[in-house]
Amino acid sequence: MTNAEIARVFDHIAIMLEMDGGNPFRVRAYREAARVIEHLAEPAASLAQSEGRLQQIKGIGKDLEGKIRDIAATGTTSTYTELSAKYPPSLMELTGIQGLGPKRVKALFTQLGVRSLDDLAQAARGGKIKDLPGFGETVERKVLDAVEKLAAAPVARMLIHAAWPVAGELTQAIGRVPGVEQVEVAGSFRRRRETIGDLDLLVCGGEASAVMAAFTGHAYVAEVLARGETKSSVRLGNGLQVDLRLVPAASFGAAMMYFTGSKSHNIELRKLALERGMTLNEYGLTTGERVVAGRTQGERLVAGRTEEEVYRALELDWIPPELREAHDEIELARQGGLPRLVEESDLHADLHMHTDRSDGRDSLVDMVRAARERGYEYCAITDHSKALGMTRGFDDARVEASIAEIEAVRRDVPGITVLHGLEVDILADGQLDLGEQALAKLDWVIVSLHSSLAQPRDVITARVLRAIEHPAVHLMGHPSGRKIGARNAADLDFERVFERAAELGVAMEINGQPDRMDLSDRNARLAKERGVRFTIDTDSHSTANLGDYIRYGLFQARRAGLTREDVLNAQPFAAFDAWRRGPRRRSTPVAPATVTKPTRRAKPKPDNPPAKPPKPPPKPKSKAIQAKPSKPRPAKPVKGGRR
DNA sequence: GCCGTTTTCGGCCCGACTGTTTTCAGTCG
Repeated sequence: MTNAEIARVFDHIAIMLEMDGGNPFRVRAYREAARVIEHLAEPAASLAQSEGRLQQIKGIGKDLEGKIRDIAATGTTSTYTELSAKYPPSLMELTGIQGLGPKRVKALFTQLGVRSLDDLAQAARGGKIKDLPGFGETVERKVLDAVEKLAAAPVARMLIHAAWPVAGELTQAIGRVPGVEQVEVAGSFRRRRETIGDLDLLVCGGEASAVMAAFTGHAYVAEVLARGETKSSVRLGNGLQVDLRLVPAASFGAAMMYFTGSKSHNIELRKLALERGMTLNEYGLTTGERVVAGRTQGERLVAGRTEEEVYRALELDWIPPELREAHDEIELARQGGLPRLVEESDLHADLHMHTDRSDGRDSLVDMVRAARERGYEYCAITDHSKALGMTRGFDDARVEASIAEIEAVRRDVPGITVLHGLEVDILADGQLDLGEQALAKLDWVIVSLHSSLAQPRDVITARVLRAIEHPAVHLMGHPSGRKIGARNAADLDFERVFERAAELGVAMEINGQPDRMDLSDRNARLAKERGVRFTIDTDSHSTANLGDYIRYGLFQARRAGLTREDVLNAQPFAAFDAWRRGPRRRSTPVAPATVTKPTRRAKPKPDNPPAKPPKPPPKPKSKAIQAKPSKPRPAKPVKGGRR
């Protein structure tokens, strides 16, 4: 049983309890436990084996630990079995429809016998829904609409990479409305999650009607879901839901915090506010007496204009959005111990780049030039090894021939140190896909899993451990092998792999390819705890990837709480090279290139994205969207439902 | 069902929008 599967059972219990009119706080306990389990770095099923271990996790008590153990062992638990007898599991998907929550689904089920999407569509078409108490014609029409849309394109989360240019365009368009002072994207986008369920825009200034008109009338918008004075919601042509809120300047910081989330982070903050006799909501942090009828009197705004102001009033340091997941960031902020997260300007190198010598699009010299233009002090060229036949991967002889090619590019592109590397396949038995002599000639050896990813846990773990034991190995590339929405991570015992990698001095990669973003934030966090060091790479197959993909690697690293010190390619070459060569490795020295400029990385070019999180996204990179604001093409959805 | 400048109970985060109602429940974030 994976964590996601266990979380799903808890989510379903929460929904069924709500249908059953259960205690709302009990419902919430199941929901929160589901979130906690989903975000665990280790399998809950393993933790459940030692009594009391899960109870150390906030949100999981004795009872839920027992239920997790049941689910891990049998796939279910008594509460779930009993509730399922009353409410068929097929009802769960109905609660995913916009406007249908547990209460309405229950009414549909008990009064009309609706059990499935088909039943629902039939009832709506037959005009039966509108007569139910609390429903009406509008609800019926919206339900039918939603069901038909769902049949056409299931609700899904979108890669942050796909949402990036859309966010940029919408931000710009609304920013052009007269009087608008600020437009920011909040939500999971600002927390830089790898996938996002929707976009949350916050706007300050401007005439409400003009802002809402610019928003709901934008060429990307396919459907207006709601339109009010301070809030509107739309669905774009690509299926993405976007919410916009207009907030007063005095509340902008509080609103940014509120809508950036995460939900659990906000709950922690509100509790902190209450402990100090204050109230925190999207309008600000206030003190004062509450009076009847929802109206408050004698309230005094303590803070709200900026996020810094609100955090300070709660006696906390400002917390970078990437960390706002209610792990330990609030405690760290209280103690002044938040990490200084790695930034784009910290990076001195990209250590995973392909060329047209294997499956890349651009030449060796172009790739090196592009790395130099980004201001990098050094880089590694890492084409594939022969096991990946379709990529024209290198065999031993090709590695030998490559030595002269690397020497040539070092002469042709001065000012950047070029490491002669290779991305060597880890064969099914854990052997490396290259001979000893060839390995010894390389400056930089990445080992990666590209095939037989479905091996059982013990087999693939032993395979990876064998591979990283090899003294030539520096780095494990995209360690889990996952492709978001397309392929699961290998069933590795990451804890063992990370512990051994830390002992051996083998680094783990955070790969910035948008559908990999691998290691995940959770695994990177676990790896850091075990003492592993990292690289943040693009795995570029073209010069364009170098500037684009690094963003997503950085997002993941920042969400994991990594600092410059954790990241090898955030070190100047001398420090990096010292790590590269020892102590157990036999790597030969690489002469650094003559550097005519300071060793600190040059400023990113102006068209690069801002490294600091509070800034709005940069101009859209997609030429298609920049050229004409037509409706965006449907982005490839990824699994996971909305959240 | 969890949690506790806590200990076996009492409290648990908050507001906007919608539609159906005529003051509010349900849903959503």
